[in-house]
Amino acid sequence: MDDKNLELVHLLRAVTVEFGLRQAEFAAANGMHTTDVRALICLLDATRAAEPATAGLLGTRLGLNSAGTTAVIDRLERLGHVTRTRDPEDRRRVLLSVTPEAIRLGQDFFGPAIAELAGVSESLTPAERDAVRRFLTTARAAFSGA
Amino acid sequence: MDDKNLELVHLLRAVTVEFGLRQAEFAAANGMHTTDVRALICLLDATRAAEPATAGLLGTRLGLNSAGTTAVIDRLERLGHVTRTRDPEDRRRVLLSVTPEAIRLGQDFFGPAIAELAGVSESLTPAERDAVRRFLTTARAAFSGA
DNA sequence: TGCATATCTCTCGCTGAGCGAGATTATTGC
DNA sequence: GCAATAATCTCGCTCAGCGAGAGATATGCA
Repeated sequence: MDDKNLELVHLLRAVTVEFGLRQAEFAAANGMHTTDVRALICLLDATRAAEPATAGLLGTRLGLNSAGTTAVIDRLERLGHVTRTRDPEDRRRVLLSVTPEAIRLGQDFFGPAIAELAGVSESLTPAERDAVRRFLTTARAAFSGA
Repeated sequence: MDDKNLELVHLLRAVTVEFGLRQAEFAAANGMHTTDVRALICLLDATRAAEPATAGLLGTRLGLNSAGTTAVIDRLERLGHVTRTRDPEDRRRVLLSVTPEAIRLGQDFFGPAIAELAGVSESLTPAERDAVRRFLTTARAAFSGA
């Protein structure tokens, strides 16, 4: 094997690099830091997965300690991108939600790229789509946890 | 379309998130910062592409200004992960090269994940592999430049 | 019930990554 | 040669994120 099979690996890594740069660009364009953008993505993911979007979860996902987590949330709240609510079920916890404005901001910026990708996805046969899914799922697993 | 075609997009984003975390983990495990790891990756990419790995190029790729770039290189040099050489062709420039030790470090850490991915790649039919390539190439293009 | 312990978030002070400005050294064109 | 340009480095500063620990709520056990 080797170069033949490493091609896709390198391609994937190139994608992550580009995506990271674009994320940084989006951050800068909106007076944020990359961590803040990653935080918003995290919160949206949690919401989509119907997980409670708490401060603690956010910190864990971002690899920040509690002080840093508080700072991120402070910044996002100050910019009006998230709101804090005390969890009525467990009043130690703080629930976070992304504001509609922040969501629109993200859509405006990443919308075109996402549409393009959705387009390619649509053009794939079910078998091809499954191959992509297999590749990406393996990648996610290979890079997660241990 | 929608959810059907956004599935792969979300999956791709999840991969980039995991990869980012893993990168941070690698960095922490070796007394580095994520920027330093990104710098090493950049330098290896440049070498593979037979581009001159100069300090300036590195800074541009990482989105750092000259001061920050110097700092990154200082850190990496102090750790013995890169070496500086004055370009004999243009003595204003500094050529950077990643040391074998740093390369081994990376292989030890990312090798298993890469092997796993190469394995999936190998298991794909040429048509499937082409589909993955198409998807990733589009992604890279969609997230690059403007 | 009432106290000890665990859990979640926040505050404070500090370190250091990355920025802006400008100095330094090397190259190139006139 | 001498100005203009290019590549890198130095200095001082700001602020993201860390460690330590405080405050508030929840839970287990006597």
